[in-house]
Amino acid sequence: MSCIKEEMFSKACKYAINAMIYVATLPEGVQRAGLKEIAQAINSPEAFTAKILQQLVRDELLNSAKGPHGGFEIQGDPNTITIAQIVGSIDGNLIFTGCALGLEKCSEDHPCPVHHKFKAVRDHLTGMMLTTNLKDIATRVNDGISFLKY
Amino acid sequence: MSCIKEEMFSKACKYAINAMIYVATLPEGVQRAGLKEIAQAINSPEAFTAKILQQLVRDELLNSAKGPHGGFEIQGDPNTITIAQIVGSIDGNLIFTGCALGLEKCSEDHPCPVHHKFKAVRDHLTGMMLTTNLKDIATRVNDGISFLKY
DNA sequence: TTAAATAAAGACAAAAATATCTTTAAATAT
DNA sequence: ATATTTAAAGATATTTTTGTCTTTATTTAA
Ligand code: FES
Ligand code: FES
Repeated sequence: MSCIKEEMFSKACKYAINAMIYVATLPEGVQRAGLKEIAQAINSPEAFTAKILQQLVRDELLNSAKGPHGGFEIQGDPNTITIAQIVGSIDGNLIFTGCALGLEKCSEDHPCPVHHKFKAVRDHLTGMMLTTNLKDIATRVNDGISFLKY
Repeated sequence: MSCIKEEMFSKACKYAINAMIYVATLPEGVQRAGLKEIAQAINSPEAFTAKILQQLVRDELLNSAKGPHGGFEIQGDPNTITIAQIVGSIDGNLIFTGCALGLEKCSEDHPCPVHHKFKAVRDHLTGMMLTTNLKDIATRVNDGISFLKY
């Protein structure tokens, strides 16, 4: 094929996760992060990132404020926000529930040929996303043991 | 967003896996499966499926023959062909090695914020694909315990 | 040797994802 | 009040993926 792709998550979703992490790394309550600052920090296209942030605001994962000193901040407790919520907001929930081979519905009753093998992997992924909270990974970034770009 | 997607594999890849499985379900040596027959069996668009089959032929996972009674057959031993090979042929190997959050390179030295959690899942997926062979899953279809469509 | 059947190849089209640009609305500070 | 700063919204553009159509090449069979 012409394609050299397939990367588990969409770009939009990756930008969303990275953006959320970046905002979560900022000291709480101090000030908001602006679009420009966020896009810079995660190395993403600014205007596209704006669309993604809007979606995260709509889904109440972020708060936003306009005007001088406006920008974005995490809505709620970073300890209780999971990667799963962010992925769900941007890419939807098919990755958690969809059939690997494209059957209309993944089920035990009418399983696709790889269902019995795939389900465990998908559940592993889902579990990982549900149990990974924003606070923990932001801390890792702040501690310099993981990185948002390059 | 406008998108309701994200499904682990591309459509092309799903068609490829399903097509390979279907061809593998046919009694060996008897006769080849034609494009029409394959697309019918896996419920995929014919012309697009043709492109995908061509790629699988190029990558020596299938043999093809033109003319009357032509068509496609598995090249080599279905016991030794893995899902990983099929996915690699169509979607490339980024799903096995790429960074979840889009860093240029996944590495322990410069890990992204979810590397430590994601790597295990990715390795689980990779291991599953490497150890799942075509023969086994085709047998399940032949035994009526799994399904190629709907 | 011709006709029919089939895949291969290439051009084209449509849809979706990604990305940008422009205008509008809201908040702040002067 | 006005100007400035910022996000929101909407229009548009580009790229990639998915899908189709037409032509060509090859094989078989009559
Ligand atoms: S039916 Fe395909 S993964 Fe469950
Ligand atoms: S660096 Fe991101 S998954 Fe390894």
